[in-house]
Amino acid sequence: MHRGNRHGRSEEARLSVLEAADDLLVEKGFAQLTIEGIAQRAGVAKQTIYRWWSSKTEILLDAFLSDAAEDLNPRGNAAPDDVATNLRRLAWFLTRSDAGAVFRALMAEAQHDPALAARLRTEYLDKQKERAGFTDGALFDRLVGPIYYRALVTGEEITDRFIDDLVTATFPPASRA
Amino acid sequence: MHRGNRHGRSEEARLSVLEAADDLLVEKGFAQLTIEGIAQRAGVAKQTIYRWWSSKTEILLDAFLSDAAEDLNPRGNAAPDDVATNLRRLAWFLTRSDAGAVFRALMAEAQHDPALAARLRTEYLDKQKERAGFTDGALFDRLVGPIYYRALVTGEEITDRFIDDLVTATFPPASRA
Amino acid sequence: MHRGNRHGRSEEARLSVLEAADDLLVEKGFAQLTIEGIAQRAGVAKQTIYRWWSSKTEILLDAFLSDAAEDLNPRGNAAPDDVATNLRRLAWFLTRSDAGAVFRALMAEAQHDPALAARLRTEYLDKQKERAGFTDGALFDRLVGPIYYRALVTGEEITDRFIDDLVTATFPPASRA
Amino acid sequence: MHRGNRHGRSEEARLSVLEAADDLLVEKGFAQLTIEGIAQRAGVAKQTIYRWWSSKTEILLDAFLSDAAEDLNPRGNAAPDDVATNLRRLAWFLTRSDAGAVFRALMAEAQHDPALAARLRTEYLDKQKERAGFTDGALFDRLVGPIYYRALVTGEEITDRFIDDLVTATFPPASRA
DNA sequence: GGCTAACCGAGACGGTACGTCCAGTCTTCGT
DNA sequence: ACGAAGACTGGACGTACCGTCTCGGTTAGCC
Repeated sequence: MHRGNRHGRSEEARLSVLEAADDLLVEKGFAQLTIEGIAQRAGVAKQTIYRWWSSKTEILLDAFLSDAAEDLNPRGNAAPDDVATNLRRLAWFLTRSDAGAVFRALMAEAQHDPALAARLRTEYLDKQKERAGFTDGALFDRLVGPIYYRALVTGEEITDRFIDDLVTATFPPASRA
Repeated sequence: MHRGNRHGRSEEARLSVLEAADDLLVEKGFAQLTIEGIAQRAGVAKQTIYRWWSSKTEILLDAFLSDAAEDLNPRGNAAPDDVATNLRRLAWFLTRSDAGAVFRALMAEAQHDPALAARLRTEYLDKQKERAGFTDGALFDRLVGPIYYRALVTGEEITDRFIDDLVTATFPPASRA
Repeated sequence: MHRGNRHGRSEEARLSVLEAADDLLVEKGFAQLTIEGIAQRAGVAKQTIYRWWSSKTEILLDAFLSDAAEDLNPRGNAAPDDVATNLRRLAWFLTRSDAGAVFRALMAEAQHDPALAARLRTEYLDKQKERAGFTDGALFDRLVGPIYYRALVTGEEITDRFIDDLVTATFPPASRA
Repeated sequence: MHRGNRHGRSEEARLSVLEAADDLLVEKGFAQLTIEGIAQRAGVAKQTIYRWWSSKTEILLDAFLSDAAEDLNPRGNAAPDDVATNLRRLAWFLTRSDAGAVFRALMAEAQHDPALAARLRTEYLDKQKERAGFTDGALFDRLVGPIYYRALVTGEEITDRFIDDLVTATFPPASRA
C-alpha cells in the first residue's frame, strides 16, 4: 500500500480515518467527536484529514455513505408483506445499528447545515425511495414518516405491532381483495 | 427593574438572555451560537448565564417552552377537519416560524443529549399529544410522523394536498359514514 | 495572591512565565523555545501568555529588563581603573551569565525585528551608556565595541590582558599625567 | 542546463536556490524565510533542497560565502589611510549591502548555533583578519569592534568622523612620526 | 539504440507549534 | 445577595512548515 506519493492519497489513511470517526461517534457522541481525536485514533496527521475533508460531518457522511447504504437495500417490492419487512429493517437501522447512530448525528447537523441536508437527500434518501420502488412519494412518506418520527423525535419503541398497524392502515384489507 | 440587589434574580437579565439566544440562533445558526455571544448581545456577564442555565441548549429550551408552546395549542378535537387544520398549523410551525427553527435545533441536539431529549418529550411532545385529544398514540404518530418527516428529514414542501391525503388515508371516508 | 479577577492580571502567572522563559532559553536555546513550552513549564494557559505578550522575544525582553539590568549597573566613573572593572563586568555578563544568554538571543532577534531593536536600545543600551557616565558616545563605543565584538561575533576569549590593553590604548598613559 | 542526469547535481537548481534564499531574506526577513518558500520561489522541489543543504542557514551561508566575500577584500595594508578606507568599506557592507543583511542574519543565528558560529569564523572572519594584514589580533579587534558594535548592536550611524576618530585614537599621530 | 543510474519535479505523509476561540470557573467591586 | 466585569485553565480549532517518503519523467553514458 502506498502512502504519500504522486499518485495521490493514501487509501490506508482514508480508511482508518473513516473507521476512527465511526467508532468515536458511537463511543463518545457527536459533541465529543473532534478532528484531533479522529486523527489520533486513526494514527494520521490532522493535516491529512483537512486535506481531504472539510469538517467532521463530511467525514461522517463519507463513512455513512460508503459502509451503510448497502445494509439498507430494500428488497422485494411495494407489496404489503415486503413493505412491512423493509420498514422493520428501517426501524432496526435507525434505532439499533451503528450506522443509524451516524445517520441520526448527520440528520441533526443537517438541521443547521443546508449543504449537508442536500447531500443527505440526494445521496441517501432519494436513493432509498427509488430502491423501494414507490412511485407515489406521498404514500412513501406516510409509511416511513411515522418510523422516522419515533426514531428521531419521540424515541418511543417501534414495535412490530406498530409497523403492522401502519401497513394495515395504509393498505387497508378492503383494498387488497 | 432592579440590577444588583438582594431580591433574587433579575427578570430583566433573564428575558434579555432568552431573547438574545433566540435572535442569534435565527441569525447565525446553532453552531455559531455561543454563550459568550449571547452574554455580549444580552449585555449580561457570562457568569450570570452560567448561574441560571447549564448550557446553550437549556437556554433555547427555556425560550422555546415559554414563548412558543402556546402558539401551537391544537384546537378542536380529533375530528378529521380539525385534525387537518391542526396539522397545517404544525407544518407551518415546524417549517416557517422562528420557534420552529429553535425546535429543529433542539431536536437536533437531542439526538446526542438524552437529558434534553427527555425534557423535550415530557415538556413539549407529550403535552401536544394530550392537547390534541388522541387516545391512540399510534394513530397520532401516523398523522404527525409524515409531517415531521418532511419537515426534519426530507425538507420537501408540506402542501395542503399532502395533508388532506394524509387525513383521508388515515380516516377513510368509508369509515366516516 | 489573586488569580484572575477584575483587578487585572495575576502577578503569580506573570512571574512564572518570565522564569520559565528564562530557564528554557538557557536549557534549550532560542530556536527550541516555544510559547507552548513556556506555558507548560510555567503551569499557565497559552491564552494567558498571548493576553500579555505578543511573542516569545517580548517575554524574554521583559524578563531581561526586570531581572538583569541591575546586575550590570556600572559603578565608579569614567576613570581608567573603574572603566577596566566595568568592562570586565560587561565581558562576564555577555559571555558567562544567564542574563547574557538572554541578551545574546535578543540581540540576535533584533537583527530582523526593528521594534525589538529599538526597545533594546532605549530600554537597555542607552541606559548603560548614561550610567557609565560617558559624555562622548564615540569614546564609549570604542571601549565597549571590542568587547561586544568578541562576545557576539568571534567568540574569542576576553582576557584581562585584552581589556587592559584596550583601556591603555584608549587612555594612553601620556595623557594621564 | 540539464535536469535529470547521472553526473551530479544540477547547477541550475543550485543557483536558483541561492538566489531565491537571498531575495527572500531581504524581502521578508529571516523569521519569514522558509524552506518551502525558497523551494517555491526557486521553482525547485523541497527534496532537492534537503538533498544538498541541511537547513536554511546553511543555504544562506553558502550564498553569503560565494557571492559576498570578494566584495569585501581589504586592499592595501595596515597603514592608517588604508585602514580607514577598509573600515569604511566594512561599515558599508554591514549596514547597506544585501550581503550584509545576510551576514547579520547569519551572525544572529550563530548566537544559538555553535556549528554555524564556527563556520562563520573559519570561513569568513579569520580570512578577513588575514587579508587585512594584521598580526596583532587585539589591535584588529579594537578597530573593527566598534564598527560591528554600531552595525549589529546600537544601529547608530557609522559616520566618516567616527571612523577617522577611531583610527586616530588607535594610531595616535604622536606614534607616527 | 535501448538500458539504466542519478537527479529532477511534485506532492502526500506524520508531526509540532502556531495564534485564536470558546468553555466553564473564579474573584472582586459596585449597587 | 446579586449582577457586571474580566482574568484564569483547558482544549480544540484550522493553518503553516517541518523533514521524510515515493513516484514518474528526463537525461546522460554505457553496452
